[in-house]
Amino acid sequence: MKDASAPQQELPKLPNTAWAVLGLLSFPGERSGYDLKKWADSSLRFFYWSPALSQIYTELKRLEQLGFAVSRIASQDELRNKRLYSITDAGQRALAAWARETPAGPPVLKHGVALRVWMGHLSEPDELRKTLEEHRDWADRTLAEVQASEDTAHDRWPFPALVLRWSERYYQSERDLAEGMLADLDELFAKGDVHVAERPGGRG
Amino acid sequence: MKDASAPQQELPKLPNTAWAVLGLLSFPGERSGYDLKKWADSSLRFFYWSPALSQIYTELKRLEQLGFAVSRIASQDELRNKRLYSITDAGQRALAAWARETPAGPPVLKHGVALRVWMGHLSEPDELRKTLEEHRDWADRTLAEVQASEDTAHDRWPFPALVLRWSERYYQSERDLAEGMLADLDELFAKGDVHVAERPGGRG
DNA sequence: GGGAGCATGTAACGGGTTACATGATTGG
DNA sequence: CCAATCATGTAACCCGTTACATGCTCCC
Repeated sequence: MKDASAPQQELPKLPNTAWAVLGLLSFPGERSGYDLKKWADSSLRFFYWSPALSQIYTELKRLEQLGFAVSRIASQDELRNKRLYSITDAGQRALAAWARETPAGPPVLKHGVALRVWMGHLSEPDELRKTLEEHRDWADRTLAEVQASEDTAHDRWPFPALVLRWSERYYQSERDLAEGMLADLDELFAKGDVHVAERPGGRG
Repeated sequence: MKDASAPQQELPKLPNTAWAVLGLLSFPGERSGYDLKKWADSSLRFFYWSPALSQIYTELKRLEQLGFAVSRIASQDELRNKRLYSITDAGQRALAAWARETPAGPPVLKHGVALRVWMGHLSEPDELRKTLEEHRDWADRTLAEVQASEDTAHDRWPFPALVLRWSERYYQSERDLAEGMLADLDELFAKGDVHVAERPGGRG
C-alpha cells in the first residue's frame, strides 16, 4: 500500500540552470523571461552566472511542461505578447526537495588570469603586470556593481541580501589577492632568476 | 611583398582547454596524457579546472594535427603503448601569441553554496548551516591539498609556485567568507524575521 | 532617423562530460 | 584475488552559447 506521508518522489534530473531559474521564480510575484534575465544580471551573476536569454526562455518552457511553472499572456496588443511566469505548488515542492536532496558541491572556478600567470614564462613581465592590474581594476568595478545592486528593490529579500554581502567581501578579497600576486610577481622579477622559456619572436 | 618581421598570423580559434593543455606541455619535458591529467589534478584544478581525461586525449590529438605538439611511442611491449607528447617550436610560438593577444577575461565562478543560501527560504535553517559548515570544511581540506601540492616537484617552477601561493590565500579567504556568511545567517535567524516561503511539506 | 531598451523565440554548433571498452602491473 | 594505478581511446549526449529573426516604443 502507498504511504501517504512519503509523497514527494519525482525529482526530475534537470540542469542546475533550470533550478536556478525556478529559484528566481520562487520569490513572490510574476516575471517575464526578460525580467529574469535582468535580475540574474544584477544578482546571480556575481556568485553564480547569468544564463543567456535564449536559455532562460528554453528552461521556462521546460519548467512549464513539467508543471513547475505557469504562464499567462499579458499583452496590450496581439503582436507584442509578454508572457509572465509564476511558480506552481508542485514547482515549489520540487525546488525545496532539490535543495534538500542535492548537495551543493564545491564551487567551480575558472580563473583565466591565474592561468596566465601560471604560464608566466610565455609573457613579458610588463604584459603580465598589466593583466593583473586590469584584473584588480575589474574587481574594483565589480565590487561597485555589487554595492549598487544592494540598493535595488528585489535584492532586499533577506537571503539574497545576505549573499550580496558575501559577494561584496568576495570581490574585495579578489582585489586583495590580485595585489598580493602583483607584489609576488615584482619580487620574482626583482630576483632576476626568472627563466623566460621562449620569448615570442626573440631569439637570444 | 611579405614582411619578414611580422610572421606569426595563424592563431587558430581553439577552446581554452586546448591552450591550457599546450600550456602544460610548454614546460620542459615529455608527458603522456595520463601524466597531464595528474598534473592538472594537482595544480590547475585549484584555480582553473581539470579537464576529463578523454578530453585531454582529444586535445592532444588536435594539437598534434596542428603541428603544435609531437608524440612518440614509448612502450616496452606492443600492447601497452604509452605516447609521450612534447611541444614544438610552432606550438611554443602559437601559445605565446595566444597569451599576448587574447585577453584573459574575468574569472568564471559558479558557487553552488552561495546559490543555496540565496534561496535560503527553501531550506530549514539547520540544513543551511550544515551546508555552509561543510563548505568551510571543504575549503580547509582544499587548502591542505594546495599546500601538499606545493611540495611536489613539478610545482617548483617559479610561476606555478607563485599561483599556488595565490591559491593558498584564495582558499583561506574562501574559508573566512564561509565563516562570515555563517555568522550573518545566525544573526538573521536570531532576529527571527525570516520568512520561510514554503517549508517543504509544512502547511502551517 | 536611429539607437537603446523591451520582448520572444529558433537553429546551429561545439565544448566537455559520462559511460563504455580494454588490458597490463603491483600490492594488500 | 581484488582493488588500485597505469594507460588510451570511442561514442553518446546535452548544456549552453552565438547568431539570427522579428518588431514594438521611447528618446535624443
